[in-house]
Amino acid sequence: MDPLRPFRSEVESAAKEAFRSMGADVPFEIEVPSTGIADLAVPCFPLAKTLRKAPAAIAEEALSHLPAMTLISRAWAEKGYLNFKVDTSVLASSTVRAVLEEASSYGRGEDRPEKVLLEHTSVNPTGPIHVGRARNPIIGDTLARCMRACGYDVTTEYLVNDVGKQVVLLAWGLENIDPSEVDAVESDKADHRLVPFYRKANQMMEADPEVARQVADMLVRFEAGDAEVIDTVRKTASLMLDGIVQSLSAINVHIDQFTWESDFIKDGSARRVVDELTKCAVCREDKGARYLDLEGCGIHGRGTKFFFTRADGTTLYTTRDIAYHLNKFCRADRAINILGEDQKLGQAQLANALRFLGKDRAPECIYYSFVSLPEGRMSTRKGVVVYLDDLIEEAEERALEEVSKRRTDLSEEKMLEIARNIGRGAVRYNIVRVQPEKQLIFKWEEALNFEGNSAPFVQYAHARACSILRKAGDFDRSADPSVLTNDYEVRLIKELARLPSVIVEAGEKARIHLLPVYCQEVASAFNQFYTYVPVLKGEDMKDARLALVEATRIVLANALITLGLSAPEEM
RNA sequence: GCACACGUGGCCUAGACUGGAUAUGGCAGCAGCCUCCUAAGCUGCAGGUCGGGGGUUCGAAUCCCUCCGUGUGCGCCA
Repeated sequence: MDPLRPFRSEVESAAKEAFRSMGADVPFEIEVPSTGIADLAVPCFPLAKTLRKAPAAIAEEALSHLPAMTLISRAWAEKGYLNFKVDTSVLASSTVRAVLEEASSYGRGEDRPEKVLLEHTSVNPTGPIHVGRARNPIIGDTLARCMRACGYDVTTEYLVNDVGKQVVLLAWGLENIDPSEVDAVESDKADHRLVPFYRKANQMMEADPEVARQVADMLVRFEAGDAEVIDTVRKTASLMLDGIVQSLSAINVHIDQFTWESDFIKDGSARRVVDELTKCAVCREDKGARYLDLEGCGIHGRGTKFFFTRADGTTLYTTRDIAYHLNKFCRADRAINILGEDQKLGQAQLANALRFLGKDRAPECIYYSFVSLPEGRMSTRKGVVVYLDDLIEEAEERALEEVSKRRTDLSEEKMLEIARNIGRGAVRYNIVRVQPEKQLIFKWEEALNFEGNSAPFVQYAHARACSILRKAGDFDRSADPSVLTNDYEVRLIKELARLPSVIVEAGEKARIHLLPVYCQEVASAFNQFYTYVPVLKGEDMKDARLALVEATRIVLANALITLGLSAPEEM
């Protein structure tokens, strides 16, 4: 349940009654003032026109018409606002009790019937995943977690691109390049070991027309359905994919299902898309290649010619993506895609094509801007790149340094475990804390920030709460929380009460960056409480404060888990 | 060139969808706080033309127009 809801409802009905008795039965807003001056406020400015009075006068008059309220301790008029303070004792009781009672499900919404298919990551299996692309799985996995917390039935899916020139080229390289011709890589992960082959193959293709011819030949055989070639390419993609999946699992990203792009060629569904699109009134042909004329469909430039076949009749990526989406629509009520901003045109073409195919559905897309390095855009081929694996490794090392600096009492194994949780969490947190559409320049010192607005800051607050609870042992959980009325306690309780509404906002509106912001605020409120309010030496307040610490621990743990981070008991 | 997105103290960022009170935090800087529940913490100081200009409005970081900057796209690539 949402502990804030009853307060909001009471303000709503009271204000409604007051305005009605003044002759203004109109809708109004209830806001949470950013200044912190009140807990809830109703701006009276919009009513000025209807009532033909100054907002300040309306607020004053409404105040005198307000009915008696039970959950609000104070109401007053100020600068055109009708302000309300919640009864902190009531809030303390209802919030702490709700959190303790609901425990790990506090913040979760009711189950919803909609089935959601969330496609994310889907990076080409031609190299290890780098931090530029890492935004995708982190956003996708976090959104999946937020939506599940909202009660949706979410399945995550990765479309494996095992069709096309790049993978074919890689497969060619593995077959034709002798390992002694490329630089050795010390990594034991397949995706890293294949990089030199990919780079070399690219160079060879550019330099030698014979190589280019061989690759082109392989591609033709692939598209003609040559089982041997398809098998070779798919095995290569699979090898890369294993490495990518390993990297993802290191940052706690799990993919429920994998779909192979070549399947849409094999099962004929891509061909059916071509046949259907060919029947469209806007279908045109240019030297044998077919396209949809999307003039006037909100697309500009050459993109208005949406080619869906080559001159030789073979399909293109977006054509297969249409087949994939038709398939998705059969399996889920909502299809959500996490995509790089470079996909916008393709998705606009896809949405239009789906419309011409008579579908009134389109995927909901979330676009993220690329992460670049201070020296420019990342490129595996050019070697201007920071791999996710390197970032994870660096973050873990840095975390281990920090742990061993402050803990001498732990076993090596325990320290490594803590360092893993901290380092990996920091990587995820630093990416989700920024809105997807903002451009991001990767800087080591920011990615490895372990204080302030970071995962370790939040995890540390959780560990501190655990530490108090560990030392306290058993306590009376039925202690009356309404005695928690000092500023630090109240501020903390107000934060705890917000979790359900933050989860709804994050999951429902895909605004996942609000969750790290919230975590930071809870942790910050708890750290202040921790500094100034004694718990174990809290005398007759001890049990009530322990209940508050327990409630904080639960809220932090639930929020951390929803972010895909661990909630360490010590660090 | 055309289209889409983004621009908030030295750096990163919230607030923008749904206009409303004193613009949120963090990093870096400076000054403090460990006989007391883990100092990955806490407190204070300093730092702002919300990219520029115009408009709408009682009121604009928020909406509209325009210009500038950055990113992305404009392949019979994926």
